[in-house]
Amino acid sequence: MESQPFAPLSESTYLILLSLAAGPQHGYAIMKSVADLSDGRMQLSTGTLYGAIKRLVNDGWIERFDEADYSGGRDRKAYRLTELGLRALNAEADRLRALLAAHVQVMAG
Amino acid sequence: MESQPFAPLSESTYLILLSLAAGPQHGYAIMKSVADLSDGRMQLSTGTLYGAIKRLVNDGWIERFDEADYSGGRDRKAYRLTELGLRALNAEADRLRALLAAHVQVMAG
DNA sequence: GCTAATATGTCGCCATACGACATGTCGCGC
DNA sequence: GCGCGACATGTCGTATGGCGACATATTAGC
Repeated sequence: MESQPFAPLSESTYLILLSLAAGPQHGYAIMKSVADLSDGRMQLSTGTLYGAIKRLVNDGWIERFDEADYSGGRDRKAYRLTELGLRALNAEADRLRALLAAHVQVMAG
Repeated sequence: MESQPFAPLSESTYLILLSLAAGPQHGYAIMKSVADLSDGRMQLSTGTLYGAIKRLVNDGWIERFDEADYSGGRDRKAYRLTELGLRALNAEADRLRALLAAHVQVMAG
């Protein structure tokens, strides 16, 4: 458990968390959402997706969230962002801003 | 243009390239420069640094650049950014901007 | 009935990050 | 002239993670 600052996130992890920040979703929906959020640049393979989900659940950044009003027979497992996951996501956005600021600074100087 | 010429860079790679964008430097100087650029958040280990340098030279993103006016007996190998490396760095900055824009968009909506 | 899209999951390969280790030089205080 | 910390470069083994390939099942539409 890192009470310390969050480690740099990979693009996949970042986009998955961002996806879920918009609301609970199940795996397949996350895949499409990530492609959408990245303008098609990032196409998650199922290996990456479900591997990441397992890891994120384990780290307590996301959690199972099965909607009460869902009664379809189709196999679907929804997930939502936890408080910890939201903090990680926002910390990551701050890190990206710092990285960009450094870029601007170097290019200007 | 190519759909995706440059893969997402790791923070280490990005900071090393950014370091060299400010001017040619040798390995040890890059280490300190990276720590400086990231406000001390990123402390490269030598394993990461020299592994990355080897890879980046191999990919043609950076190249050896030994200053003519350097005559010290101390072992120093300087590197500088190539055109390709500069393009990769700028592409990465654009990617970061897109990632941040997506964050703002999701958080606003 | 067939096919594509939906949906979840595993397996193995490979690239990368990184701590630990190895080696040597240079400047400075004592 | 000796020790020591900073300078400087490099290798090695391990762990993590991304990803293509494979496996399986359901549902919608033609």
